[in-house]
Amino acid sequence: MILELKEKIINDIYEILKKDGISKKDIILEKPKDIKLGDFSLPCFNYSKILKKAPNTIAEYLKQNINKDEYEKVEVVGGYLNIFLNKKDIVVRLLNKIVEEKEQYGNLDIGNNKTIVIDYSSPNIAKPFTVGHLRSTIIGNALKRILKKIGYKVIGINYLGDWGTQFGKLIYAYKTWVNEEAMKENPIKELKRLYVKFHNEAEQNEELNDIARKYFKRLENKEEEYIKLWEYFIDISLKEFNKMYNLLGITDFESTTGESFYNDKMDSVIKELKEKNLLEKDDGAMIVRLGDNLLPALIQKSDGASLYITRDLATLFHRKNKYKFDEALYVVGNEQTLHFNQLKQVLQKMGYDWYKDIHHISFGMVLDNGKRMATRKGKGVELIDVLNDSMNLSQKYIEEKNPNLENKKEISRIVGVGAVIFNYLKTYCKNDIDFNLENILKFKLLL
RNA sequence: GUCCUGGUAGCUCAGCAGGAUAGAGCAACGGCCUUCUAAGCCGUCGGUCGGGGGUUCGAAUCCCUCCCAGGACGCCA
Repeated sequence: MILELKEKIINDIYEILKKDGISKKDIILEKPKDIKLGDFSLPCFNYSKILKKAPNTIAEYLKQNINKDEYEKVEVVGGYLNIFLNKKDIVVRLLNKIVEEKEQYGNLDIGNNKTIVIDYSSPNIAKPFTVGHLRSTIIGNALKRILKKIGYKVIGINYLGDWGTQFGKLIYAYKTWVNEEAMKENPIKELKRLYVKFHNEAEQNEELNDIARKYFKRLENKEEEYIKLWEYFIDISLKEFNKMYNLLGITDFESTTGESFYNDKMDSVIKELKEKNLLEKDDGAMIVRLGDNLLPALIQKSDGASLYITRDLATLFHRKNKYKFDEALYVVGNEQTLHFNQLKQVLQKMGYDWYKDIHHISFGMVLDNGKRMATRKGKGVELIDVLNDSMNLSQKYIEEKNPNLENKKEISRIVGVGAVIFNYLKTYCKNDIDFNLENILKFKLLL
C-alpha cells in the first residue's frame, strides 16, 4: 500500500512537470533522513538545469500545484519538497487491509509467474555439513520465500554431493577403522571421526589417497558391497541433515537429486562440446578456451574422467529441460566465482543465449577467529550442536527471566533457532563473517 | 603476477541506482533500584567514511590510481 501511495505521488508530480520535459524516471521520491522532515521527499536539484529555475522555486511551484487535500502537510525546505502523509488514515486502511488479506498481504506479481530454480544448501554426503553450507541453506531459503512472495514459481533444489573420491576415502576408513559400538550409538559422529582420521593418516602416508581412488573406482564399477556401503552412508547423512532442516523449518525442497544422478549424462555434454569444436587438448586434458579474460575450463582429466564443470553442465541442461526455468540461481560461496563464470561462458560458446539467466548468488566465507575452518582436521563445529546450544541457552534465559511462561520449550526452539538464522541474515552476504558461537548466542531476550 | 570480494566509531555492522547535521547495537563514561523482570531504563562521549586524484551545484555513494585484508587461479567439488 505504501508502494501504491508512492507511485501515486510520483504520478501526480509527473503530471505537473511533464509539459516541461521531465520524464517519469527522473522523479525520484526519497525517504528523508529524519522522519520529522516528512514521509516522502523530492530533491528538486536535478530539474533546475532543465527548467532554468532555482531548486526551491521549483519545489515551491510543485507545492502550489499538488493536491494538498490528500496529505497532512506539504513543505518546502531548501530545494526539497517534503510530503507528510495522513498517518491516521493510512494506519486504519493498512490494518484493515492486513486483516482482510491475511497471509496474502504484501504479495506482489512482479515475478509474473516465471520459473526460478534455486540451488542452495547442497551439502556433501560423507563430508561434514559445514558452516558454509549452513549459510547457503539460510540465505537460499530466505531468497526462495521472498521470490515466492513476489510472484515467482520457485523450484528449490538441494543438490547433494553424493559422488566422488570422498566415498573411496570413507569406505576405506570404514573398512579399516570402524568402531561398531560407536557406529550403533551415533553413526554420524563415527563417520566424522573416520573422515578426520583418514585425512590425518593420509598426511603421514600418501599412498592412502591412491587406495581411496581405487576404492572409488570399485564403487563406480558398481561392486555390490561398495554400493551397499555408499547407500548406507547416504542414508545416515540424510537422516542427520533432515533433523537440521526440520529445526530450521525447511521441509520443502522440490528436488533433492544428487550428483550421482548425472553420472550417465555427462558423455552427451562432452560429445556436444566436441561437435561444436570447442574442446581442445592441453597437457593431456581436455579444455575449453574462454578468451583472454577468463581462464580455460577443464572439462576432462587426462585419464578421461570428468570434472566438476562437466557435471554442472549436465545438471544444468537437465534442469533447463525439466523445469524450463527463466532464471537459475546458485547460492554458493565466493570462492566458486571463477567456476560459475566459466560455466556461463562455456554455455555461451555452445550457443545457448540463456547463459544470461544463470546467476551465482555468492556469499563470503565463514571464519573461525579470522581463520578458515578446517573440517578435515576435525575442528569444525557440529551444526546440530549449534542449534541445540542456542535453544538451551534461550531456555535458560526464559527460566531465569520468565519462569511462568507457557510453552517454554517451543519458545526456546523458536528463539534459539531464530538467533542462528538471524546471525546469517543480518549482514551483507558478501562479507566474511566470523563464526563465533558465543556471539551468535549473545542475544537479548525481551520475554 | 592476473582476476573476484571486502575496507565506515574501540568492536560488530547499516547507509552506497549521488542529495539535507554520516546512523544503530555493543564497549566506555555519567545518572536511575526499600515495591511490579537492573540480563533493565535515561543520558554523554566517540568518525581524515583505507590514502590520493577526478566528475558534480553536491561524493561514504560514480570514475581513475595506489595501499591493506580475504579468496580464486588445470587434472578436488
